[in-house]
Amino acid sequence: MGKGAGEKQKLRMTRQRRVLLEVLAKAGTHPTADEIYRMVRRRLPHISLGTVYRNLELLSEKGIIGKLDLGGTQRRFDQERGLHYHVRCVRCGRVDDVPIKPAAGLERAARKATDYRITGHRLEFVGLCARCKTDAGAPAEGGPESG
Amino acid sequence: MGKGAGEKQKLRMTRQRRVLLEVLAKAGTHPTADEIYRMVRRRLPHISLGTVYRNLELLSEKGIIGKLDLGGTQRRFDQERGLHYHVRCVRCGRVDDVPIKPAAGLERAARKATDYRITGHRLEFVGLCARCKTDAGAPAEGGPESG
DNA sequence: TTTGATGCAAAATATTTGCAGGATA
DNA sequence: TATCCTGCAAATATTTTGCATCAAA
Repeated sequence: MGKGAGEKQKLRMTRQRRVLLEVLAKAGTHPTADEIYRMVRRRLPHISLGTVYRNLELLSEKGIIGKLDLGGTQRRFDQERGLHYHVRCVRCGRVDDVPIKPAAGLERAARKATDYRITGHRLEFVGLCARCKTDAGAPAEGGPESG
Repeated sequence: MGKGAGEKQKLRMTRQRRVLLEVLAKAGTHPTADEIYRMVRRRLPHISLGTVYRNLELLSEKGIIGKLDLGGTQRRFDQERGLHYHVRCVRCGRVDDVPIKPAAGLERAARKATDYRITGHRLEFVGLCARCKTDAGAPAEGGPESG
């Protein structure tokens, strides 16, 4: 365990890593590790969940992909596109981007209000997605990824 | 399972529920379910983790306590005090409040930018806490709760 | 070759649940 | 007394790891 971050280590572009990145790029969404595993497996039937987790973690540490630690029980990942905000449907769990520009003033305000050395922030909106706000009342079953 | 939120159900003020609320109020922090379990157990040695989880979930659904789904693997809880922001130390996992006033404009902007029916938002700052920004370089072991 | 990466399966974490007995209103 | 709750333990859900083998550079 342990070890500080920022270790000097070479990354090899293995087949599983390449496919994982392609899948994430093509998805354009914010899939969970398990969803990514299933998508990658269509092309690499023998890849293991462990490999997916290992790569997701490693690639996000390197800043090559983004990791979302938002509400919900599972971690989600996306292509790295710099700071941007998300919105999560409280009913079906779906997560989308919110195309508004990051508010720089927030961090400035937070710096004055705490003893922390603020290095960033993450903002998540919650609400009902287009489909759920219409369906409201129906079952709700089914996950955020339908296809 | 299932069922929509807002069920009609009476809550009884059991001893474990009372102690749990007192502990959370006195803590003044944002403990994880396990930390709460250990604190409550000092007064109710026989309480079970299951009961703690059940109550934490139930009380947060009722809006009596707040649930934080921020970065990290564990859920955290706090006394309900309305919308407020948090900051999390990336090094030790500690979580504190950020006393700045909520930005109403954020939700307004998000509404225009998505199809969602926005109902709220949560903002988390990340950085190094007072202790860690000084220690930077040392081990880092140990959890956010050292008491 | 060298050394990081993978597959597999077991382990570790975190959270949820079924049930029979217990406590609150 | 009528229900809601609780403790316990087994079940789930997620994520992490040890290791022998494989493959990128």
